[in-house]
Amino acid sequence: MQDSEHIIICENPSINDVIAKLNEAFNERRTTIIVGSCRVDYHGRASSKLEYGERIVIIKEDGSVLVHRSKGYEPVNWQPSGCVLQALKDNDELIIKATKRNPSETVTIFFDRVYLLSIFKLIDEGKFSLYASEEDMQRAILIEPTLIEEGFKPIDYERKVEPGFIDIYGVDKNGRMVVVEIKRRTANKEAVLQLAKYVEYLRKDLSREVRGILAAPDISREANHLLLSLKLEFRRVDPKKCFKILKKNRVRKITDFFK
Amino acid sequence: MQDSEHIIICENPSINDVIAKLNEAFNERRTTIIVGSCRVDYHGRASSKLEYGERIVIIKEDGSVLVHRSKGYEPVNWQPSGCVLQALKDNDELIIKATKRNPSETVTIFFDRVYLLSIFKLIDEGKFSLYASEEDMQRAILIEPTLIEEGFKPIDYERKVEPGFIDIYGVDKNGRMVVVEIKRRTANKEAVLQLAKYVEYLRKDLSREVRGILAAPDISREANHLLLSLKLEFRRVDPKKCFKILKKNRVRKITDFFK
DNA sequence: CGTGCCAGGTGCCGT
DNA sequence: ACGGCACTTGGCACG
Repeated sequence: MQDSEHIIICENPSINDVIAKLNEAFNERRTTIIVGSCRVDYHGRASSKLEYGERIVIIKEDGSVLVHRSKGYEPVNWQPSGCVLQALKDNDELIIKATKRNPSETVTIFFDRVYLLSIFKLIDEGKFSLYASEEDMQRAILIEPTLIEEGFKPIDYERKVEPGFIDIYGVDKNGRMVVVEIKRRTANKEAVLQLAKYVEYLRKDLSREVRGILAAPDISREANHLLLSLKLEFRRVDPKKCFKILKKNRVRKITDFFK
Repeated sequence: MQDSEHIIICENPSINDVIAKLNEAFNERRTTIIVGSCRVDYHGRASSKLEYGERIVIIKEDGSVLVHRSKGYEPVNWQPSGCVLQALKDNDELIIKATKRNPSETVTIFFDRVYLLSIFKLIDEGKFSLYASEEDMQRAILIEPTLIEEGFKPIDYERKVEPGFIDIYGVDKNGRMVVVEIKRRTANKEAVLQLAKYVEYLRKDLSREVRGILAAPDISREANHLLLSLKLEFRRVDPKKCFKILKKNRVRKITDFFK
């Protein structure tokens, strides 16, 4: 949206003007915001009727439609992505029809007044990540050690050794020592080196084979290269899954309490 | 919003300008739309991070906050109604903090660029009515019990028993107890188990035979299998048909009035 | 595709 | 506050 030509902002536009601009926006898959007085009909899985009032309507570039009132998290009416959009005029009203198949559903918005029309080409490549805290991930792995691998048995966590604290250590199904380093976000080289430090120390200290496993939602290319060269291992651990395990565990405890 | 003084629309406003106007809007409980480039942090039940990108932020008069990307029905980040809002400046960025207690949650939005700021006093008294909901189906069955079967006589609805609320219960033409569980869409296993729970409880409690009928537009194969094995019954009931019955009933009442 | 299951679910209504 | 439950639930993973 660097170019200002990609922004259209009209205060109190005429209905005809809105219709022309909307149809162009639908064609070019722009994101549109309309603020004005409208009523809304919905027919599909259910039916609904919303009387006139001042609302915010958002039409996104994937064809999703949201009608928001002045309160609350949820839209009062909506249409999921992938619907067919149409703007037309009838009785001096602006009518926006959003139609979808399977299930067949229609949302029709009747504007008798538009205060603001704005159309954008939103550029948004930003990555969204949902994660648990490192402690959450650690607890989840202790509850559900198969998150690391089949047969992994944790022995202790936050164990102090000379170079620092080991997140989790235990043994694998073959009785080999395993050190686990947890990162809640994409692991970088620093994380690999941290793991390497512990593994190195334990190998020397115990004079036995020690496996090092980096547990994180992802690992950077460079870090992975380093990891492989150091003969360490990576295990993808999904933070969302960790959440679920913790949550389930909480529930289980509560139900246990009521038994 | 008749008075145009209730509308503020600023294109490419300065950060200072936005902060001043936002804090006033928060005070006066206005509805605000901000379009610009931002990143978002969330901490609470989970945690999330959203990198920079162009988005639409809506802050409603009840304190709910929505961050919408250019695609999809759902906001990428949000805060439910009743949170504390704060707008401040840091490192030439606009920071909006939305904080809530119980559960303690924070959404922080960092804008490095604002394309549009608009503030409204939305007046919206319009009534919203939804038809063909589960409640409509329930009312329709109470008016027209043959929707379940010939000779069915409802006794009570939304009856609280130990495991929860029974949608409708009554007796069949042979005087046997009947429990009805209503679903407005294809019934799944959960619905069957819900019904089973009530039937089980009543059988024990009353020490008499109890029939369980699942009333829904459809039932999944697996759910049907479970239903049969539990010796429960399914009755196809169309939500739309229920709505028509209600409508007819309203009409009948009106015509009765004119007799 | 359907079907099941989860969600930072949300919202509503009850004790 | 907590519980039970519907929702145009939406979304995703999986058979």
